[in-house]
Amino acid sequence: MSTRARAKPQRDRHQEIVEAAAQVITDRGLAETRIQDIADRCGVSPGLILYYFGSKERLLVEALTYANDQSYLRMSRELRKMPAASERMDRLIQLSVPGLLPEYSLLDEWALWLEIWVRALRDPQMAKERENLDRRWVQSISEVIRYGRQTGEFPSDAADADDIAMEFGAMVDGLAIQVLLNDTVMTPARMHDICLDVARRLIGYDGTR
Amino acid sequence: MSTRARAKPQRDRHQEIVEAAAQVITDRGLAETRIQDIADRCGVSPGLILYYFGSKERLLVEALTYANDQSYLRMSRELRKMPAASERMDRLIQLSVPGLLPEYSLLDEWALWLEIWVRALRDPQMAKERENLDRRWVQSISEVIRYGRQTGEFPSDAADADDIAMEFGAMVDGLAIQVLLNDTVMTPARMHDICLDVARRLIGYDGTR
DNA sequence: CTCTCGTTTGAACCGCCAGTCAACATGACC
DNA sequence: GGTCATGTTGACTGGCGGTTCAAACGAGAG
Repeated sequence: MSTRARAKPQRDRHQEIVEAAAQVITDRGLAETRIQDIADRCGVSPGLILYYFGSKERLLVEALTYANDQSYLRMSRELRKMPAASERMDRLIQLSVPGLLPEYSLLDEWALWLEIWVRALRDPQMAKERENLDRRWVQSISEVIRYGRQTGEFPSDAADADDIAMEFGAMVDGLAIQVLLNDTVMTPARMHDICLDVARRLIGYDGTR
Repeated sequence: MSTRARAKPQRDRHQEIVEAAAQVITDRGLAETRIQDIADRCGVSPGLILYYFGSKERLLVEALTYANDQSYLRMSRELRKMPAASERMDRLIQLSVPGLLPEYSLLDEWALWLEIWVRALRDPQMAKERENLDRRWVQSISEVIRYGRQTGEFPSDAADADDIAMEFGAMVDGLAIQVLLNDTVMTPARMHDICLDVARRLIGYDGTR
């Protein structure tokens, strides 16, 4: 009974609140997010939010990184199941295009990236966190490349996998912004084509999805 | 004396205020920008701001597009003076890298892009404006490419100039974000190298700056 | 000089919202 | 049942900041 401690919470309030916060931020934007909204979303009083997080700031930062974590882990798990590197690459590209797959709300995830970036502009802690989060995504790309080279699916004569991943990741970011913001020229389909094309050129595989 | 009208303003208040607003947004971020700050910046009372713009919203939107206009026009004028297409391309790339040239505060300009993007997420008017602004920049790139092909500096066998410009522009956006946010790996110098490298590959010129 | 009209001010208004707090609820443990 | 710790509430407040407004200002016209 020493380690009995507090084993009460059938419901993890902390997580509930973070999730609710992420949803509200997605809906209304970071700037328009009020504590009251978050409280409403998980059927709780505003006071409780502060009880758990002390300040709005702390909650928002945690919510942003939490949401990104979730997306990353989901993709990571999914990719690991796929046997072929080209399959992984195809899927990774699909998942990078906002609005391409209707079943996922990728728009939301990209919108949160934007919020993270703006906040990182003036919040050093967020800037550091942003870099960590970004590094992970880029690493996913380079891992797929290396995996494909190991299995012989991709040619090994091309440039360093990390360099390719960084360049490819940057292009994905830039394209995703336009798609996300409803650019009339840069549609999801077009972004998808460009990504496949560039991937082919950089990595030398025959993505065909 | 009919058209005499109001020829009073030695100082164009409207423009003064817009410029002050752009500076404040750059300094403090869109979310933290108060009317009082803008009023202070141009030594005027808060009431006058509302007298000219009716609401904070209208001023902020105008300030964002105004600042972008200025940067674009400055670059546009500068490029037009250069005789060689490769020179233009080199300069265009230099001007795209946040913090590469100390004399320009390119960091500021990129920071304003971020603010524009976030606002465009939920403000259709801003989304439309964003697209116009972006289109201009991409067009600058494709114009340089076409110019180089005309003068024979660049090979003409490569892909469509507009497609290349769009792809290149997207990559610049993605890279610039990382540089702007003080990424430890993606430094200005590195971004510059990557840009030159990709431009060489896509356009087929020998940028050497 | 005076009238007028566009400009400018500064105070006042007002709604909003993060954060505080005292009270209440719940359940574990004795 | 009683006690204590942890959760939870909802009313309150304090300040902030956008907006309004009546008054003042000042330059040009008559």
